[in-house]
Amino acid sequence: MARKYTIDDIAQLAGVSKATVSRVLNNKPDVDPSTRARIHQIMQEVSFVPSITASGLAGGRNRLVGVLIPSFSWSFVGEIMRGVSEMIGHTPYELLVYSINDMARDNDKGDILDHILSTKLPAGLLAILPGHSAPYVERLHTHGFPVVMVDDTAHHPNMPWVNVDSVHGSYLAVKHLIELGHRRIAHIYGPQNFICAHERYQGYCQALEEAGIALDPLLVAQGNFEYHGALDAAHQLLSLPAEVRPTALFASTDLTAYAVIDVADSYGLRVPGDLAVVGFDDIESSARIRPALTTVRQPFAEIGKCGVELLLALLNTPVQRADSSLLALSLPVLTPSEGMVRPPHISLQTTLVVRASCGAQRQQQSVDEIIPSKVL
Amino acid sequence: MARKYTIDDIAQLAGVSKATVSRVLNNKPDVDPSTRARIHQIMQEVSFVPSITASGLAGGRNRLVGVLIPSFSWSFVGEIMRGVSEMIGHTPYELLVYSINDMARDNDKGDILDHILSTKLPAGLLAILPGHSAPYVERLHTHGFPVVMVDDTAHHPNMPWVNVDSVHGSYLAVKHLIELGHRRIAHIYGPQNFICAHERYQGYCQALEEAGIALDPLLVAQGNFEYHGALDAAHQLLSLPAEVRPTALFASTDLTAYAVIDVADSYGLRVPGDLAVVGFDDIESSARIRPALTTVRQPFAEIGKCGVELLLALLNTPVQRADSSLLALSLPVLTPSEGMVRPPHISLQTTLVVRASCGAQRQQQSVDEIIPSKVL
DNA sequence: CTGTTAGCGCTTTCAG
DNA sequence: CTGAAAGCGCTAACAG
Repeated sequence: MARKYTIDDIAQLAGVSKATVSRVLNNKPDVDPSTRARIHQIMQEVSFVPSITASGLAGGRNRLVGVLIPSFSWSFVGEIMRGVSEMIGHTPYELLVYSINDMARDNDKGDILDHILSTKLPAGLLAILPGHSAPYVERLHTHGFPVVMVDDTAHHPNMPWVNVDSVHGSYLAVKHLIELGHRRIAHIYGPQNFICAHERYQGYCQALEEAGIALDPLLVAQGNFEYHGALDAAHQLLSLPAEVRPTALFASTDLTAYAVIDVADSYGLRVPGDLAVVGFDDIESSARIRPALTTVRQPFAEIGKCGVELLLALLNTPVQRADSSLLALSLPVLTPSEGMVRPPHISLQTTLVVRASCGAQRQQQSVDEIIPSKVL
Repeated sequence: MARKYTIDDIAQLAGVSKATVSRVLNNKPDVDPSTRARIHQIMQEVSFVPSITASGLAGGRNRLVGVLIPSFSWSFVGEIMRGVSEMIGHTPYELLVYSINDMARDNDKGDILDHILSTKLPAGLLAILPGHSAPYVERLHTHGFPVVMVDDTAHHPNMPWVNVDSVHGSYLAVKHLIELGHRRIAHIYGPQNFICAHERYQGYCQALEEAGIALDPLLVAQGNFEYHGALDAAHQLLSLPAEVRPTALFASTDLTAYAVIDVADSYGLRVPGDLAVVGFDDIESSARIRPALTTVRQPFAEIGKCGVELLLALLNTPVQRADSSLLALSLPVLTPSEGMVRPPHISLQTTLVVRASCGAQRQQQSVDEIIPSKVL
């Protein structure tokens, strides 16, 4: 409250030059320990808060990190953001949010990225986008702007990213169904422009192949990760003659699984009795619906945290310039340094959460035991 | 891309002083129209992007708006943010997000607000918080920092806010149940620290009173707006002897209603047959659950948009200083001005969305007609 | 290790 | 209506 102190005030109070104050502020090594302590003290006493704006102007880099997100409406975005904001809370950075308009034409993505690049307001960017937008994001990286792709990444070797191992998660889910005795296992695909849609399909194929089950094209249908986009696919699969109808289904998202369960119900098929269903994501409501959904849990908050960690590591390190990228191709993008602990590519593990919808649990489910679920 | 142009570059290209360029940039009136046009032209051609940082430093006010949110995990926050970010997209402002740590002790709110006040990074703040946090927020306002309370407001006459008319929405919901013939209508209350919990209760009481139905304390139980926090309350209400057991229930949120439906199921009570249920919020899944939930829809995105509008109006207007607040008490907080269209207090209407859970619809519901729902 | 000197890019008086 | 000059609060070379 009181008044707003500036670096000059602190310098005066401490009897040093403002350059020195600036040095302790930025943890430069070349400061006498006792001086440093005294300055820290004084800053504490008057509860000095440096101006982000001024340091940004002078230093050419603001203590802001940007996060580019698709629609706030997608619940997983909120989960990732929870991790992001919690992590940011432990740093001196503030959080700037850029969101792609819900009805954005495709090249709005380019526009907003251009905007970010031209304002250079944030020091770096976390981009949560469908994988096929990677080229846009890569432009930033090429221009030397620190950026980390998050969630649905193209595994681009040249750009830092954080994702989950969707292939393995899906593999585990389908393998679980196979172990439950199913042979006719269907899959509802996600939209083609998401890398992870392919990855989930790939995990599905892999599990089938390992079990020596031939892939049946009749059992694969196209969804779009959302509830309504899966209804047609579900109808298509469940209307098959009983002899060829799937006895189990691996959905590319939980929402897709919800649609399957509802459609199954409309066909008089019981889940899991007549159809075992497994989803992917483990969004909040999946533990609550009936039957509770067996699904592959993504560590959304952790994804966000890792993204921030990675980005901040990048910011403490001289950013890889476009000019020297040829060299970087074969080397790690980052040289090891104090701030740099993790490698520039992080792939997180998923876990299979077994609940009622896959039929693995025999016992009756009661309201009070909705939450406990076995985590493999 | 190319290089980054500065005001000086533009000034040089246009053959004027940078002061003039700055004037057109900020839409000051005192500029020769032709000069203004020429400068606009040039800025266009080189796609000049002024530095937010520099103008912030020089002008003392950054073109950033802050939004303070409780947990990203609450889905309604995402909806509000959707409106906020869409609105912000139409302005030259950027969006800064402050989020209260999930496991925040209560006075962290004070801390983060202090932080915002002392950094003065954003030009103004939209505060989405439980109503009982109003005093913290009011401190900002008292210090002359533009702030708008959003969603759960204390109706503080002295501070700008945006909310929905929860009382009336609840009244409509309960009235609808009464019109359906119910007399024993229960209510599950929200947490005491939310103003809107009281408002919803108030609307409930009002509808009962109007119908000449005596309020029965046995039929009111305490929840906390969340699913798990409502299970006990639901048990309490539904375990009543059949003669006194409620035939209908107005839940303070949709999540609360979900819990009621599940508990009813565990008692062998059919919804809506044995128990009509109405929620409040209309979150995304409420149209999808079975039975589809009759509920009071809050215009979340619109709340966000109005909040931004109001805040921006405040920013174009000399902010009410603490010193002159005595005068302001009896007058509108804002003097009318170009940027100021809406009054500083906005209360939005809710709508009752009638679906299956209240028993008003007789027809069988099929998967394909999950979405269509009657909006009163 | 520390002080001095220039600015970062823009806004803002204050004179014209 | 317009230009000149003086910073906003901080960082970043340089010299010492």
